[in-house]
Amino acid sequence: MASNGYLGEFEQMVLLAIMQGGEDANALHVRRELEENANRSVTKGAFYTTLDRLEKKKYVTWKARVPESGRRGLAQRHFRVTPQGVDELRKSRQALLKLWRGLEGLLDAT
Amino acid sequence: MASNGYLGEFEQMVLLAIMQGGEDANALHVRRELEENANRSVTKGAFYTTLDRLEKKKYVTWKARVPESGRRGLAQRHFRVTPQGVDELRKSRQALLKLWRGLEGLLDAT
DNA sequence: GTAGACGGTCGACAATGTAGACCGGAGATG
DNA sequence: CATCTCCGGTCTACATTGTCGACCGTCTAC
Repeated sequence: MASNGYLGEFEQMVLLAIMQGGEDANALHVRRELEENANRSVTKGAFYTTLDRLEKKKYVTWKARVPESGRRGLAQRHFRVTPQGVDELRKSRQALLKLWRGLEGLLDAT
Repeated sequence: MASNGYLGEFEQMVLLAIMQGGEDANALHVRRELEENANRSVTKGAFYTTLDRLEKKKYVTWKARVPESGRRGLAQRHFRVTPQGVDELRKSRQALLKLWRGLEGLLDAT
């Protein structure tokens, strides 16, 4: 069971990409964010599967929004990270910052 | 296939913990490092399984070392992260640093 | 209309995360 | 010495994550 709640590597990136998008975090934004920052191609399958699992864990919520212009009648999911999600993100970040301590020289970009 | 080479969440932490230990990265060091920095209990099974997989991917190597004092005759594995391993670590780090950009306020420790 | 894009859903399978049972050697103790 | 216990390590098995590709429907551009 995911009793511990640790975020997987990809889950973490998805959550962060959503936050980067702010209120308008729709699929396009998020996927673009991931591809640009993580150099990572994201297929729809991988993307939505992960989102659904994050939703089940209460780390993200979403609401359907019907765009006024274009695509009328076709709802889109707009995502948002829950406070619990942010909390997990914070924990992961703290752990990594600690583990990186002292290794910056080796780990900085070339 | 792990053709992409992304590091899993735990794999990453293990690699970092080894680097933190320097030359003397033995099981005890590494596990202690993980438990302290990541608030995470690490069972032997989880630990060694991960190490073996990292070895298969050429991200770590190890040599047996026979301690002079105590436990004579009982070799211990001493781990070291390979350049390729360091490289992967660097990539993950770069990605996270980018994705965290602008969110520090929300993600800093409470 | 009709071919792309694009948002989204599903089902399946590979890789990673995690536990627990086991084995053997070393040090302590009676 | 008998044996108890701690510890590094190995192995098997199973839960959770990561990743794809096939499908569907709705637009937009030809």
